[in-house]
Amino acid sequence: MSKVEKARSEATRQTILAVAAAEIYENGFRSTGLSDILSKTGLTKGAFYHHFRSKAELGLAVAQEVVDKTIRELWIKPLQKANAGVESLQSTLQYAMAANNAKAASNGCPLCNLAQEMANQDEQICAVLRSTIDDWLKQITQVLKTDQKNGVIRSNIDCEQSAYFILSSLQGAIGLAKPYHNPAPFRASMRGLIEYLDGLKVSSELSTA
Amino acid sequence: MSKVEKARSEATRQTILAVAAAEIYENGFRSTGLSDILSKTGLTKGAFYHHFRSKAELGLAVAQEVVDKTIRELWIKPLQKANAGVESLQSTLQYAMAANNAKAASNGCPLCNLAQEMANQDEQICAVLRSTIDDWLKQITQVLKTDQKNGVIRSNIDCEQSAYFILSSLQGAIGLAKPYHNPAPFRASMRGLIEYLDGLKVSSELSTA
DNA sequence: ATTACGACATACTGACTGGTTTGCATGAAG
DNA sequence: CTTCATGCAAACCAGTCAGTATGTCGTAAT
Repeated sequence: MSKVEKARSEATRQTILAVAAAEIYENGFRSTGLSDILSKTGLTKGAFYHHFRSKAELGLAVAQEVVDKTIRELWIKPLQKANAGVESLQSTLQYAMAANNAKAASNGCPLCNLAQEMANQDEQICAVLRSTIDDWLKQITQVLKTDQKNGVIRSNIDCEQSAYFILSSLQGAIGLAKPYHNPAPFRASMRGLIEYLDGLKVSSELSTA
Repeated sequence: MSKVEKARSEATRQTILAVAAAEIYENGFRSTGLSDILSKTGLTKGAFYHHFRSKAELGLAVAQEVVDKTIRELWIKPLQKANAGVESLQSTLQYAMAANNAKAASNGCPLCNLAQEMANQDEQICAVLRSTIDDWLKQITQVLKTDQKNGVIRSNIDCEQSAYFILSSLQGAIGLAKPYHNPAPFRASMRGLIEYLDGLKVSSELSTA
């Protein structure tokens, strides 16, 4: 197989993956038919089953090659800078809050969507999502601990527990807003989360009155 | 139609509703076939379509006659006592956290599940869920405001925003834990939430150091 | 006793699903 | 020039789905 062939083949695979991810993101895995994906790609069943052995395998591929990667790129990496602290976390949240993405308001978080739908249906996908979440949690914990060492946030904070709480709040903010089809509830929750992070800081002890 | 007949008829309707709600709770609306429901009830299609005009109508009925009612009974009503304050909220959360319901760990919150799955699929169900959430939010806001008037929580708290944040955190705690199939992550988040509520109190200003 | 209707059961249909099989074009290898 | 595998298309298949048409049985009113 020549390089050109390999590249073309991989390109169609990526096309399927991208379209599938988008469709699953909008309508869920179960509600997304192969026909939907194929008609949007202009490809056929033959192409699909050449690259994937089943629909389940497609779901797994979307989880690890799209969802996981996206989360790491957009949410985890920004926290991996050496000097990353609570401020970095807050600015990441601010950015997400400001991004007036009307679609995201109604579609929610790709990670949480998949987790929710597949929790009782596909253990492999669950495993992938768990590892994503675990790393996300670890990174948030790391960020908090760094700031704790630097005396930026209070010493009596349980960083790991806080990380769980922060991530839960973020996911909840997205999820709760879904049936509203608008970003207002999401933003209210996010403001609350950002203020919570302010409350972790040592400086907040002076200004809580 | 006699009273006895009416009661029997209503009973089968309730049977269908209950089984459907359980099945939907576990596997989602889309993944739940009528055949699943009917085989578990021992009824037939004839019975089903006598009581419901479509599967969509069943979903709506489950939303308003099971999910909505359950949430109000378990979560909103406990906050409607005259003297309900942050402490009531915390004890409700404590109770939910302590309830070692292994099923809930993997199945999540019925309200959030439906919201997530139907957000882009059924606007009527969304409307029902929105009203449930709205009332829930109002009640939490009310509780916070009461305590704020009584000087229990700090005066600079935006109660409505806090209510959004609290509910988001709760939903997120449940949702995030789903792929783990165990309640540990849920509990960590919940402890974080309860501590956040502690932080709203005036007394916390003295003990944050 | 007859009629009528409500509450289901049974059997069936058409659409759609994921999945398979086969065929065909293309480009690399010998 | 032939051979052969790869990348995909087209047609097909079996199963499942929501939904329907019709039949039946029991109760209740007349």
